[in-house]
Amino acid sequence: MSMAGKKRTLVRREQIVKAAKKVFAAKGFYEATISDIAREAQLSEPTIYEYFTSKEDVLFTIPGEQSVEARRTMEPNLNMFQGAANKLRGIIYTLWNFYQTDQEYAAVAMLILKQNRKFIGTENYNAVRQYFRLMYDVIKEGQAGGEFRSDISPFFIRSVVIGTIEHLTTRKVLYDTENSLVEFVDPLIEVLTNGVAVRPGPADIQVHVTMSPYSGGFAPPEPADAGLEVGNAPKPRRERRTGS
Amino acid sequence: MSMAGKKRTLVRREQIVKAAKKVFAAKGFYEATISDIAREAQLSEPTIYEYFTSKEDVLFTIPGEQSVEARRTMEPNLNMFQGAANKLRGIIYTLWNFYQTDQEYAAVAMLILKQNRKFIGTENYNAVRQYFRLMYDVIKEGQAGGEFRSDISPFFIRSVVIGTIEHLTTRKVLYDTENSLVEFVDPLIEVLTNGVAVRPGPADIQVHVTMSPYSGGFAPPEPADAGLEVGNAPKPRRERRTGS
Amino acid sequence: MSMAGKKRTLVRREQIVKAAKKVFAAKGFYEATISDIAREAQLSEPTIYEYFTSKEDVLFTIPGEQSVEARRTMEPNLNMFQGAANKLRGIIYTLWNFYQTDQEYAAVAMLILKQNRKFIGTENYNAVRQYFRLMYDVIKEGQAGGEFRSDISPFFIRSVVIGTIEHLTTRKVLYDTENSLVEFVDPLIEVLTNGVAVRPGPADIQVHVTMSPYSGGFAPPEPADAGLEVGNAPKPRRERRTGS
Amino acid sequence: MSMAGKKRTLVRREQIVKAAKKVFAAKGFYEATISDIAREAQLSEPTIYEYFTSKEDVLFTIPGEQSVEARRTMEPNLNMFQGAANKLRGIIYTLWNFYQTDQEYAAVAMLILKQNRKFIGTENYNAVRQYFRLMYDVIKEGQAGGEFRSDISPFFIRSVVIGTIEHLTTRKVLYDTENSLVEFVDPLIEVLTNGVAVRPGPADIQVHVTMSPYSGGFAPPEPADAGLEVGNAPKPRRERRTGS
DNA sequence: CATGAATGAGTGTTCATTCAT
DNA sequence: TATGAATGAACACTCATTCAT
Repeated sequence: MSMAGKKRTLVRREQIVKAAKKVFAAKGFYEATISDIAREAQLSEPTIYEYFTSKEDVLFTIPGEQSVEARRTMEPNLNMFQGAANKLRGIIYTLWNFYQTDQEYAAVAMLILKQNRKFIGTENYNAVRQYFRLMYDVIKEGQAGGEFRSDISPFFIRSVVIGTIEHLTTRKVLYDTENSLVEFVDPLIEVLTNGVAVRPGPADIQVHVTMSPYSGGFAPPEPADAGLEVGNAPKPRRERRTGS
Repeated sequence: MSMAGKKRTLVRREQIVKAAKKVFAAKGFYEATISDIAREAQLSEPTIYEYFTSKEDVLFTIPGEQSVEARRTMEPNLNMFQGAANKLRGIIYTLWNFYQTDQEYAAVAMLILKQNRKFIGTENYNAVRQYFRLMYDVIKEGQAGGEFRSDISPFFIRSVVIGTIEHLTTRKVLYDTENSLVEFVDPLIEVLTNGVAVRPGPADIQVHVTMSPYSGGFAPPEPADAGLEVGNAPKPRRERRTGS
Repeated sequence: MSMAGKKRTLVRREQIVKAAKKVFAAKGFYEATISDIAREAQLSEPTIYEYFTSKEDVLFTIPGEQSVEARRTMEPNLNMFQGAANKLRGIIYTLWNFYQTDQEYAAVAMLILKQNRKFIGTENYNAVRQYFRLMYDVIKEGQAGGEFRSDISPFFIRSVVIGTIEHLTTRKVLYDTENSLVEFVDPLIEVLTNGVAVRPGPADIQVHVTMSPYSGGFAPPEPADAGLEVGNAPKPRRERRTGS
Repeated sequence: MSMAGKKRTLVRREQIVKAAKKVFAAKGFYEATISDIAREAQLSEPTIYEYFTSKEDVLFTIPGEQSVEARRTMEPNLNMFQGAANKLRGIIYTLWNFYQTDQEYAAVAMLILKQNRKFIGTENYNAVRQYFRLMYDVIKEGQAGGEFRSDISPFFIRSVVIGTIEHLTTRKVLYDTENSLVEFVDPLIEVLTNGVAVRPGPADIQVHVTMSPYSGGFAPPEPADAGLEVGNAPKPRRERRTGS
C-alpha cells in the first residue's frame, strides 16, 4: 500500500467511525444497523467491512486516537498545576470538558462502552484506562505529599471522582439537561476535598485556661480540651479496607 | 379469575421475572433470548407471552415489587437514625446491601436499565426514583438543619452519592471484585462529610501551658496555636452554581 | 344427552356461529382469531372447541340452518309465480333480499366461502348449491316451455345471473355502497330477458316490391306492419317493486 | 445503480413475482409462505425482502406491468371494431383470453385480490380499474350512439358483464372446468344484447303485398314503417339509478 | 359445562456479513 | 477500492388447539 493509500485508509476509517459514533449515540449499539452507519457515512455496507472486521470492531474503535491523543497531551500539562488537588481538578476538567464538547462520544462511552465486558481487554480501552490510572496516581501523590488523607483508599477516592463524573455525564446524555458538565468541576473538587459537613471555623475554638494562684506545686491543666469543640475531630476509625 | 388463579398468575410472573433477571444479568438484554428465559424458567416461550406482552415488558418488570417493598419498609426506619448523615448512611447501606445481596438485580439495573431511555417513564422506574428522592430529601433536611453545607446544591451532593454507588456497583458486577459493596458505606459517608483533604484534627492541637512558679515574667507559650489549624475554615468561595 | 341438553347445545352453537359471522365479516378468516370470536360470543376459547372441531368448522357452519330453511320455504312458494322469468325473479329477489338483510353473512359468503376450495364438498355447501340448482331448473323449465331461448346453455344463463348477483353483492360488502341490492332485481331480469340492444323496429325492414305494369286493380297495402311481430313487443309488465 | 443493475433488479422482481403468482394461486395468500415463494423462485427468503417490503407487497405487485401493458395496447385496437357491441366484445375477449392464458393470474385475481380491501387504493389496482373504466365508456358510447338501451344504467350493464366474467373465471380456477373461457365470449354478448327471452324471429314476418293495377310511374313505398313501432320501443320508464 | 393454563408449530422479518465483480 | 447482490442464522411473537380441573 502506498503512502497515499495508507492516508486514504485512515481517512475512510475516520469517516466511518465518525458516522458510527453519531448513529450509536442516537440509537444504541443494538438498535443501530450497519446500514444506518453506511448511510450516515455515505458509503455502502460492504465498504465498512473493508475497514473493520465487524460492527463491534467499529464500536470499539470509537474511543480511538482522539482520546489517546487527549491523554497524551494532558499528562505533561498536569505539571503546570501545583498540588494534587489542582492536578485532579485538571484531569476532571479535561474529562468533563471533553464529554461536554463531544456529547456523541459521551453517549457512546456512558451508554454503550462502559457496560461492555468485551470492550475491556481491548487495546482501545487503554485510552480510557489511562485516564483512570492518571487519577489514581495523582491521588496517591496527594496522599504521599500529605495533601490528602491517607486513611481513605486512593482507589475509593478515585471511585468517588469517576462515579460522580460518569453519573452526571450519563444524566446529561440521557436527559440532555441544560447545564454544562464543566460547571460541576469545582463542586466536585470542593466536596471531595472538604466534604459537605458544616464545621465550626477556628473562631469557635474556645480555649479556657484558668490559672489559679499556685503555691508551689503544679496542677495539670484541667482537661482544657474539653471545651475544644474543634468540631469534626476525626473519630478514631477502625482500620478498614476501602478498596481492592 | 379465581383467587387461586390470581395467586398462580403472580407466582408464574415471579418465576419468569426471576429467570429473566438471571439471564439478562448474564447475557445482557439483546444477547438474551426469550428462549433462554423460557428454558431457565422451565416454561415454554409462549407461556412467557401469556404473562408479559414483550421481552421488554419482562425486563421492565424486574425492578418490581421487591424494590418497591424495600423502599416502603426502609422509609419509616429512617427515623431511627439521628441526623441527616446517619439517615443518608442508612439509605446508602440499604442500597448497597441490596445490590450486594442480589447481584443479578444489580447487574440488570447497572448494565441494562440505567441506560434505557424507555425505562424512564415506566411505572416501575418509580421504585428507583423514590430512592433518589429520599436521598435528596435527607440531604435537604441536613442542609436545613445546619448539618450540611448549604453552598453545595443538594442535587449535586446526591449525584456524588449516586455516582459513587453506581460506579462501584457496576465495577462489582462487571469484574466481580471480591470486596463487599457494604464495605464502601463508611468511606463514602466519610469522604462525603469530611472530604479527603488533610486537616489537622484536634489531636494535633497542642496547647502547652507552662506555668512556672514564677512571679516574674511569663513567657507566652511557643506559638502553640501555630498548630491550631482547626482547619478548613471555609475559604471564601465565589458564588457558584452547582447544578440544577 | 338430555333433551334440554341438546337444546342448550344448539343455543351455544348458534351463539358462537353468530359471533363468528360478525368477526369473520369484519376481519376475514385469517385475520380473525378464535380469541376474537370467543370475546364476541362472551365465551372462553376452549368452549368453542367444545362445540366445533376447528376454526374452519365454525366458518363452514355459518351458512347453516338459516339458509337451508330459506331455500326450503322458498321452493314451494315458487309455484306462486307464473312463468320461468317470474320464478327466476323470485329466486333472485330472495337471494338479494337475504344478502341485503344479512350483510354479515353476505360478506362471509362473498369474501371468504366462495373462494374456499375446501368448503365445497362440505355438507353445508349444499344449502348454497341448492339455490343454484333451483335456478338451473327454472331456466331449463323456461326453455322447455318456450319462454327462454334454447340456443343458450342454461348453465351459461345461470352464470350470468349468479355472476351479476355476486358481483354486486361483493361490491356492496366491500365498499358499502348505498343502494339496496333489491334495486337490482328488475334490471337484472330485464337485461336477462330482453338484452340491452336497441332493436331495429320495422323501420329498417326494407321490402322492395317491384311491380310490373299491371292492369288489374290496386289495393292499398294492408297494414303491413300488423304481422310484423318482430319480437320483443314489450310484454305488458306487471307492476314491480324496485326497492327493498 | 447501473443500467445493468436496474435491469437485473427488474429481472429478479419478475422472477419473484412469477414464483409468488404460482404459489399464491395454488395455496392462497395466507397458506402460502415466503419460504414457499423463495423455494419456487430458487432464492433465499431474505432476497425476497431485498426486492419487496413484505409478503403483501409481493402480492400486490402481481397485477403489474403485464396487465398495464395489456390494457394500453388494447385500447387503441378497440377502434378496429365497429360499434359498441363489437368493442365490448373485444374487451371481454381480451380479458377472458388473458385469464384463460394465465390461469395462475386469474386465480390470484379472482380468489385473492378481488376480495382484498387493502388492494384497492394500491397503484397497481389501477391496472384493473382501467379495464372496468374502458367497459363503462364503451357502454356509454353504445347508449349515446343508439346502439344500446339507455333505460338501463351503464353501470348495471357493466356489472352484468364483469359479474359474468368473474363468476365463470372463478369457476374455472376453482374447479378447473374443461371449457375454455373464450367460449363464453359470444354467449355473453348474445345474452347481453338480445336477452334470453324467445321472440318471434323474422320468420314470423308476414308481408302482405297486394298489388293494385298500375297507372304508370313508380312510387317508392311510403314510409310505411313510420308507425312500425316494432316492439321494445322503450316505454318511458322513470329514471332509475341502478348503481353508484 | 366451562375454562385457566399451557404449548407446539410455525412465520414474517431483520441484519451482519460475504463474495463476485 | 468499492459495492450490488445475496444469504445464513436467528428471533420475537402469534395462535389454534389441548388438557386437567
